[in-house]
Amino acid sequence: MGRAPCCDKANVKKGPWSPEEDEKLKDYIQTHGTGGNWIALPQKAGLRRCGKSCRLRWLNYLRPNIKHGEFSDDEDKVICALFASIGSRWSIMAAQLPGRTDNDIKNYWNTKLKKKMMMNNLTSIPEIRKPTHHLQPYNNSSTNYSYPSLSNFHTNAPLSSSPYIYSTHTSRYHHQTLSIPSSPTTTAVVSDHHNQHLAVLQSQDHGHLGNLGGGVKDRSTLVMFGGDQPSSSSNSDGSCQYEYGSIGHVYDHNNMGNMRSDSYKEFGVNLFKDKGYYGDSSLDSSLEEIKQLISTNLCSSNIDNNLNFFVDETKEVEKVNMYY
DNA sequence: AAGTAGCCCAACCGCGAATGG
DNA sequence: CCCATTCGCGGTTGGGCTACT
Repeated sequence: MGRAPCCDKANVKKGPWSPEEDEKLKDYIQTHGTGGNWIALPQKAGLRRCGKSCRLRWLNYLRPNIKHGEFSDDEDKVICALFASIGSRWSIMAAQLPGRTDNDIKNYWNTKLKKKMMMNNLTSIPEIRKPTHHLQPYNNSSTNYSYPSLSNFHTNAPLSSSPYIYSTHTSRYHHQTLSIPSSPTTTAVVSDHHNQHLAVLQSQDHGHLGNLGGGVKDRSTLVMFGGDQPSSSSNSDGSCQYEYGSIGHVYDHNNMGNMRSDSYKEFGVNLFKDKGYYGDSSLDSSLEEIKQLISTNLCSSNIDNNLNFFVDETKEVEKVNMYY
């Protein structure tokens, strides 16, 4: 048995709202308020919509003082700082940005700001640890793709553990073997010889590298490491070595062209997992990294002034009751 | 001009929390 | 305290629009 539906799906309209529906909802709420019951509201307002849908439409679009359009630099900073502090608590962020909705902020973060942060910060990230072994430049003449040489490999693992990264290759695949010291959470930042960020790799524990799989979401994947079941072996010093077998790749975004999903398959990577994606996004898997970057690189500066408000989460924002 | 890929955002979904009987 | 209902949130999806080839 699944969860009971919140409304009669068969008699409820879905999809984009028409101007007429907007008008009805707006009129009704401005006259009667929500009555504290969104489920009953659509019927009263003469709308064939789910209550949740009405609520969303009102909160995200119709209510007064909604601000649409570009986010300002100040808003960017607030969002970044809040993200570093509280993570993806969009509603709390929205409460700190008058006129902005949680949905807006979430969309903005996911489509623009996250990438912006990655680009701005990862190219200038101070070395957490000294770069270690360099990857060999690699050009695979058997394919049309060339691979970048990786010149930086940062990790938060203990320096004394001497992490290293090296590459080998076969006629077709670019193998990556990482040796990551035993550590509860290890983060590795890999960048190419232009200091362009390629991936942030994280291991939750030295036995599992689930977060290492995947590439950048959309279809311009930069880096693809790992398969479903990377092999690993523990070393006597407690470090752990992972080998991504035959399905570890580094793609050069600039040289690979528009490589679509078919091409990925050809490379033997199981990209279409349960959700139809190419596994985890390297951006997605690095949210903690972004948070760390933001807090170390930004929070010490001018945005601190803007942030007296969010620290006490228990006060969680006077919930905007001004909108009925 | 047509087809394809990427971006963006409104809307949906499902879960946990809150509330009330 | 329990259970049913509703709310609110965060993650995800789908489709329209634009840019590119």
